[in-house]
Amino acid sequence: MVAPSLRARVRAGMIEEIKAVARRHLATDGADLSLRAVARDLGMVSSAIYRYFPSRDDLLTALILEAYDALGDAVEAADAAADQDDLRGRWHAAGRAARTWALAHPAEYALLYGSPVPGYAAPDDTVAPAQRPPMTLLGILRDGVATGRLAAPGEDLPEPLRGDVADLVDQTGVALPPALMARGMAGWTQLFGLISFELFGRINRALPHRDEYFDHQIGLMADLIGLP
Amino acid sequence: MVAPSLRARVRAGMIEEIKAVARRHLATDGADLSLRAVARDLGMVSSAIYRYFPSRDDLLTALILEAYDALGDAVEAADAAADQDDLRGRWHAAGRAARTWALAHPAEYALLYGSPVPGYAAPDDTVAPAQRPPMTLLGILRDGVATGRLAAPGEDLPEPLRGDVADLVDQTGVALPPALMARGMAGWTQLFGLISFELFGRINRALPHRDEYFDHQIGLMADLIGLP
DNA sequence: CGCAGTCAAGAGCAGTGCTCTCGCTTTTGA
DNA sequence: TCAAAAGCGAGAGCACTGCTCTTGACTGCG
Repeated sequence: MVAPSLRARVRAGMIEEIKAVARRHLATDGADLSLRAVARDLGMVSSAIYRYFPSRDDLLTALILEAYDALGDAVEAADAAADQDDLRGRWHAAGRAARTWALAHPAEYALLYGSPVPGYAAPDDTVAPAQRPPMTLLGILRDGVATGRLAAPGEDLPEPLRGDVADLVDQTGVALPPALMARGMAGWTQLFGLISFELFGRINRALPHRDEYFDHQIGLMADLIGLP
Repeated sequence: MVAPSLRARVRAGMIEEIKAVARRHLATDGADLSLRAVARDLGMVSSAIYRYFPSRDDLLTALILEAYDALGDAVEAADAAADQDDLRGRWHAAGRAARTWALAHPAEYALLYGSPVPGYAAPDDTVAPAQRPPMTLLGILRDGVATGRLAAPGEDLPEPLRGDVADLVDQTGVALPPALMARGMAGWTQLFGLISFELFGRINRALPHRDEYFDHQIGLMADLIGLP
């Protein structure tokens, strides 16, 4: 491992600086990131940015990757910090962490989970980080099944759905009965919906106690899953 | 009632034509609607559009209103066409109708439920049409309670959430026990989340039988609500 | 030391939303 | 009936965008 050259180091620093300014612009001005504005903030001319990012989409992709990782870190850390035997506590902790992160970084959340930008297609690097939050939730269920605290739902899934979900179980590597996997996915879907509704301002005008509402709705899904 | 003048009629027709072309552009090119491109398609110059819509946002608002109404029509019609005593059938019919409409009009769905455009704030005219789909779902629950087919959940909501949801019940006019109201909202949240995940291409790469998956997940929420 | 690679700057292209002015046509009201 | 008013489309222009290409300066390696 050779030490990186000076030039490589200042280049890496420059990339970080561009991303930092871009993230700041994202937070203040919203999702329509202007490359020229970022360049202006850095005292550069817009074409200089292209030395570091081949296009605006590549800058966005870098920001998306970092955002996925930040969200994944938050959710995993919250889950890990909870009492590992308290499945319901872990479920709530993970959900709350996701919501807290989203409320603190609304523009980045919108970048991750909002409507896809027309011309933009997320590269494959993003799928693994994107799966960290749902995988964390499914991990709670996995632990529950493994320790006997969580039982599979009474009925199994009907075909052909059972086969699909069984394949999904194989791909994700989280050993779960298909019917339970489906309920876990419903929980993840609910979490996403709750956060999106709150962030995009749909119903919560009339709900002053948003924390309590969120906790209760997440708790409903814990009931559906059967978390003790 | 006087007959509208010729000029007023061609003006109304022009407005409709602009909206139609804009809707077509939305469907093909995605959410970043270009006023100039719409004008080009109409053989006009871009400034002429401003005779009919004061700004691009106003055009978008008009499209949003129509989209909300189209979705509301679809959901309400599906609910009305079902056997009114079959609560579960109505639930599934309404959910399927929303999904079918969304899959047929992805760009318009993204306009309604995607990330909000930074500078854009939805005017008040949009809130009533926007509430039609969730109100339809809640109406199914209301009918269930009214006819004794649907019972309230065992426990009530804890304060202060109970008061919030009770206020929401009052505002919407759908007489429901707060705890049941919360579950109905969870169902609506799940429906939105399911459609968004499928449309924005998150998990369903691995689920070939999407219809069956959707039906099952919607059915899970019917279970949670307690629909017979 | 010299040269290849890296860098920022500037000009420029095609596109955007939007404003304003200029003629032309239709509608309106005395 | 006829002039004033209002509506309309075209065009020019402004400030902005992402992006490309060229130019000249600088740096660090062989």
